[in-house]
Amino acid sequence: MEHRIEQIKKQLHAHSYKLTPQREATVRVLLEREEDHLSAEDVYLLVKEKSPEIGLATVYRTLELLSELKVVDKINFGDGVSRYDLRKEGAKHFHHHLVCIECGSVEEIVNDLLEDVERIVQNEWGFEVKDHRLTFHGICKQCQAATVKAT
Amino acid sequence: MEHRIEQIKKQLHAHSYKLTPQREATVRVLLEREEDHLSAEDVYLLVKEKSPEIGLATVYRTLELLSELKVVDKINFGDGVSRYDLRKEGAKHFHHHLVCIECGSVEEIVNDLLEDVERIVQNEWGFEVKDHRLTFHGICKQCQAATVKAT
DNA sequence: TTTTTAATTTATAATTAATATAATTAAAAG
DNA sequence: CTTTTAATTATATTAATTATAAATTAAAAA
Ligand SMILES: [Zn+2]
Ligand SMILES: [Zn+2]
Ligand SMILES: [Zn+2]
Ligand SMILES: [Zn+2]
Repeated sequence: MEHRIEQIKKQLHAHSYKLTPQREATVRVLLEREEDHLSAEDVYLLVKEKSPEIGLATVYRTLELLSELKVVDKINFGDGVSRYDLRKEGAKHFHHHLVCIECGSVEEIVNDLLEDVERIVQNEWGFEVKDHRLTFHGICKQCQAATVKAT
Repeated sequence: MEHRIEQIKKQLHAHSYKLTPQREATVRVLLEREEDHLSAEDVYLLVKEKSPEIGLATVYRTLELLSELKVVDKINFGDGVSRYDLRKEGAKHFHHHLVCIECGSVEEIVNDLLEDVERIVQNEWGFEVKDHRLTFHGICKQCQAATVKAT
């Protein structure tokens, strides 16, 4: 935890941004809830618990800043809100997601499954891939089991 | 064109929805601009040219309905708006996108490049894939050429 | 064809997410 | 310590989307 904060602090400084207490509080929330996919509002409410004086606009600006630094990735699962997802330590690419259309759960796939596909896109379409977004929509394990039981 | 409208009419009736003139006008715009990625507002303005009496809310509702019927796919490229993309005739899955981070262009890949990946997701994660969203972010051919020339 | 009915549209109003503004505060530099 | 710059707050505003209620209409039934 402290180690990653230190690391993010360095990244901020490298771009001559400061690690203010508000920014640190925001990063801590993201680290604590690494598995989740929080909206700006969600983050705001969680940060407020520990730093009640923070403003919503600051959280928005901080998340925007962290996106710019590739510390978080901004993603949209089709409900109206943007969600902010901490990039896994050292990952070059954004991880993938499995969204269940029954229960709404979101599972993560950390393995990069797109290396072959990216090679094809590069070679056959001449497109230089820098990053990707891959989300599967379907039925999660739990909901599959529930369906079988119900029949 | 007429053929696809007829087809969509049948799909609507199958769910006991009507094909109103407003809906037909909306579908025609989507068919005419099949390659584009229009926002609801974009669609509204284009429909208005031919049917000036239509309301924005109707366009929103129609697009929502067409999404539900899988005639269009709703997608978000990270700017604040949802875009509506006509599904290719007969396609089981949503096609892929190449978004250029330099010029903002959006190219389409109609081939399904994810069959192997979906097999892996199914077998190793036990997730039953129904659909997917795949977008690559990178540098398009034109911008690559421009960069080389500039150096 | 006329009637009937449920679906749909219109013309608002209301929500909600996100961004902009200006005054204030905190931090860094000299 | 004083000056300068960056960041935050509190508020207002914008922009996308959704909700509401009254009026209209497509399509099924008579
Ligand atoms: Zn994630
Ligand atoms: Zn599920
Ligand atoms: Zn380009
Ligand atoms: Zn497309």
